[in-house]
Amino acid sequence: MARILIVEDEYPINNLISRNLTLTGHEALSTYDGLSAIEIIQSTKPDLIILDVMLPGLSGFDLIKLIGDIPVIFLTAKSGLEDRLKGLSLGADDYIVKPFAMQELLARVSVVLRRTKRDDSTITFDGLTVDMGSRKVYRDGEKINLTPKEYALLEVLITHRNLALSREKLISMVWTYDYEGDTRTVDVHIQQLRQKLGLKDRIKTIYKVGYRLEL
Amino acid sequence: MARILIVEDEYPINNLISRNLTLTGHEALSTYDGLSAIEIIQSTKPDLIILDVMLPGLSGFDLIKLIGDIPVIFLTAKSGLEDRLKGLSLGADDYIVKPFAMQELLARVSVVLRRTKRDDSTITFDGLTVDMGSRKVYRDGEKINLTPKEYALLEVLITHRNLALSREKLISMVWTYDYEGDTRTVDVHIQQLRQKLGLKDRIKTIYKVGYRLEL
DNA sequence: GATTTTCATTACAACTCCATAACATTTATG
DNA sequence: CATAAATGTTATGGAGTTGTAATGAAAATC
Repeated sequence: MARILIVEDEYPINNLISRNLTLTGHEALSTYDGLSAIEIIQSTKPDLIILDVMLPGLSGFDLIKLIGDIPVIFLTAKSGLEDRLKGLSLGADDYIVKPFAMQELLARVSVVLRRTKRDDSTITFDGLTVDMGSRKVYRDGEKINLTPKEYALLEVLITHRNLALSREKLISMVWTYDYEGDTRTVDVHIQQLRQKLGLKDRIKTIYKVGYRLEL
Repeated sequence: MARILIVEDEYPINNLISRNLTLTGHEALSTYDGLSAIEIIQSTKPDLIILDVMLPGLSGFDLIKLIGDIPVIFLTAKSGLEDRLKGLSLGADDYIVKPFAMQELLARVSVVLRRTKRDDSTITFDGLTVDMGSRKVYRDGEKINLTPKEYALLEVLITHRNLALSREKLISMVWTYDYEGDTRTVDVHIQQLRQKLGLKDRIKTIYKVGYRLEL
């Protein structure tokens, strides 16, 4: 779908992002410092760059000045207004503060990419309609109220339909990446979705692994 | 709806305007200096040009003399009366001083476009009438006074009805682009609208996200 | 420059959510 | 078939989010 470069020196975060971008159909490239990023950008011409501000060697703020008109999403622990404004004034298309939910990052990636292509949608199956724009879910025309976690989980399941998703993977996509709770929490939310949406049969349990939405 | 060219050398502002014009259904073209603007104008014949005065190379004041009868909205940090008069005497249709609220720009764009086409509208629901042209709101024929922020927020909600809008998105569309305050401020204005307009049920709260006007 | 209006912020009340616990049921495997 | 492990299901208290009214500062208007 799109070639996306991740410039982030924390390996686990970089890998997590990479894996999720790949899962959503993108081509993910990873690098861990500013200098090597320049080479990769020139040789691969990515469609989008996800850029950490605090980097060894060359900072994200320095790096963005050297980039042409490739869209940039900043990623940083700095939530201060000055940094935010600086990032945006340097031409960033978006600015995400850590810790973030993977789902949010994916959504913002879609938003930025949609400026070039189109992406977003409404999906219907079994008389169930999920409208990603309004964040509304209907069953036979009747609105179903979902909590934020339930909705986010549903969106992930739909995006990765027919794929077996481990509890760990689901947590990494729906929860904030520093979530440290029990994986059993996923189970409870899955039950909630099955019950509220009547998806008892569509959401399969994969014993000792996780869940899969079958469409 | 209309093809609009933005000539503004500050990338974030250019992008912000472009994004908002696109969101309101227009086709936005961007360029960042006066010389390339000439080429684009000749090849694409835009319906409207949003033109920064302070540009590298060729100033906005110079550029407008070379444009045929395409409407122009000047955009500038110069708030002095002389500049204002100069811009308008050169044939500009409007003149906006930075920093401006995106909503104001969008409204002025609509006004200018209406001189050529018929564009924006009056909307009625629940006995409530919102006239985007005169920026007035009536309930059963009786005028309701809204403050500028309240009206701007209402217009954004109406323009993006049935869409989930995060507090951040609402701020970027209603407030001046350098707004630094709390997102909770949005909440207070939403309450104001719900109360003044009797929209308690129509403006839904989306927990942990923002609001949505349902029509 | 005085008065009115607007609006961001604060403080607290009301409400929502959800992680966890506890117990029930199902599944895998010897 | 017995047992242990995994998953289903329901209930709950506290953390976090939103509703609301009041306040004072800034801006607009006269």
